[in-house]
Amino acid sequence: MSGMGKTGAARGRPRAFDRDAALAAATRLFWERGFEATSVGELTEAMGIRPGSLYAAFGDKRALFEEVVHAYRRSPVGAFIGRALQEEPTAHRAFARILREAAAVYPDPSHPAGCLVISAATNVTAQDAGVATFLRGLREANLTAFRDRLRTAQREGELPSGADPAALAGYFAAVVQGMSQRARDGADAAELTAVAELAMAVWPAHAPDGPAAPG
Amino acid sequence: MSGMGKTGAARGRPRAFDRDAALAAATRLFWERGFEATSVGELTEAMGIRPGSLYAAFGDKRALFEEVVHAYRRSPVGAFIGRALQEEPTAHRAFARILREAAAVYPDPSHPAGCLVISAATNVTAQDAGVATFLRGLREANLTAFRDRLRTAQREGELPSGADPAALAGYFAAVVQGMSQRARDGADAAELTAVAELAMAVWPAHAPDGPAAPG
DNA sequence: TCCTTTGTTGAACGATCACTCAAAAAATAA
DNA sequence: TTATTTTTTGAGTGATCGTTCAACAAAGGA
Repeated sequence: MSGMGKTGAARGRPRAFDRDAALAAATRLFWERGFEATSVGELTEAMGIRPGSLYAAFGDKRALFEEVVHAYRRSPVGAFIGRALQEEPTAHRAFARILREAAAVYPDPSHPAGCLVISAATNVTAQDAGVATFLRGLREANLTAFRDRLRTAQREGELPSGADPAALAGYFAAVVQGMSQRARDGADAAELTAVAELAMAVWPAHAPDGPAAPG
Repeated sequence: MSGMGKTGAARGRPRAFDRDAALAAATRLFWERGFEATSVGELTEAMGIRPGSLYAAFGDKRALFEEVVHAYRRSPVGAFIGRALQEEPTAHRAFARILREAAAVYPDPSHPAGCLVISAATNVTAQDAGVATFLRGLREANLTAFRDRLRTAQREGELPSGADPAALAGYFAAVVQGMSQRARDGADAAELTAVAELAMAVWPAHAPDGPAAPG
């Protein structure tokens, strides 16, 4: 083991910029404008580096974007849905929390409005269709997670047997995506919170013991 | 009045292409990809004309897009919301019809999925921010129309006094925009119809005469 | 010290972008 | 026929796109 150096020993010239800070700057730009509407010229300026450094550190524009997305999904804004599904004991609490947190986080002025996964690749050239497909896959995974959670809730008796978990999943997915869009259009937390509270009103109630009284 | 010719008499060389058909081809492209992701090269190819003809007939890319949007708003797909608000006697019927028609029309395979006004300018360069603002204004007008209709309904007693017309308007706007997004992601009419039916469940009921019985 | 490795720099690459223009063509008016 | 008006054509405008590369710089290893 003669050549075993220190673990942290860098071999060549050290990087002159903070990789995480550069990634954060790129995230902000992609989040605000989307993949194709963000040029590498704007990226290098915002990241404070020259094109060569960007390509050496991140590969190319597409690889940088995918790394941005993966980092975003581990961030509070990008992970709150999965966290709510995992942490809340009931489906009702999970979806109520998802909608309320979306209402608070999507219009938060400390970062670009809305959800990056929902809005960063909606208008895309034919040659960059892969980027749109990539994000669509993530949205599809969210929809599946919604449906799975609701099916579990139905199996466990939280949801009445008459409820339709797949339909509810599609509904909540549409509401969340709509809230992201509304946030990008300038809707504030108060308005989106009202939307969230209204949206939860569709939650299916268990049928009462006796037949419903006619109006 | 010696020089008064026939009304329909064309003075110079007649246009060699069908202007409406060319506009329809441009609509389809802008609808599918959005404003910036559609190049004038793709436009001229789809329209079957050369760049000079496009610029002579429509001005420039931006003017062509705005003409596309105005034509779209007069088409069945672009006008169903306004039509429902005008034609239905009650707000409840109007919004139920809006959601059901959105569920049918957004995924209709005879044209690109979703709503052009909602999705054609979400990712946009700084220099084309005006296009995004233009469409955002149309969406804002829709939201205002929703709110006005719901306020009227409340004034006329259709909506209970405890209801919040502005919140409901934001809710329906978010649901419609979410349904458009879901259609672009491949959701079919059946799934979106289920979303529409669920979404109408938030409609406020008048309070019963006596106090509500606790669960 | 010299070698190897990695990063930075600034100037470029070809491709595509939206757009223009002079010349030719096709119609009416005189 | 000749003149006028409008459209079409095909080549070409400068700008910007994402990307590359040779030269130089800064670190560790021998």
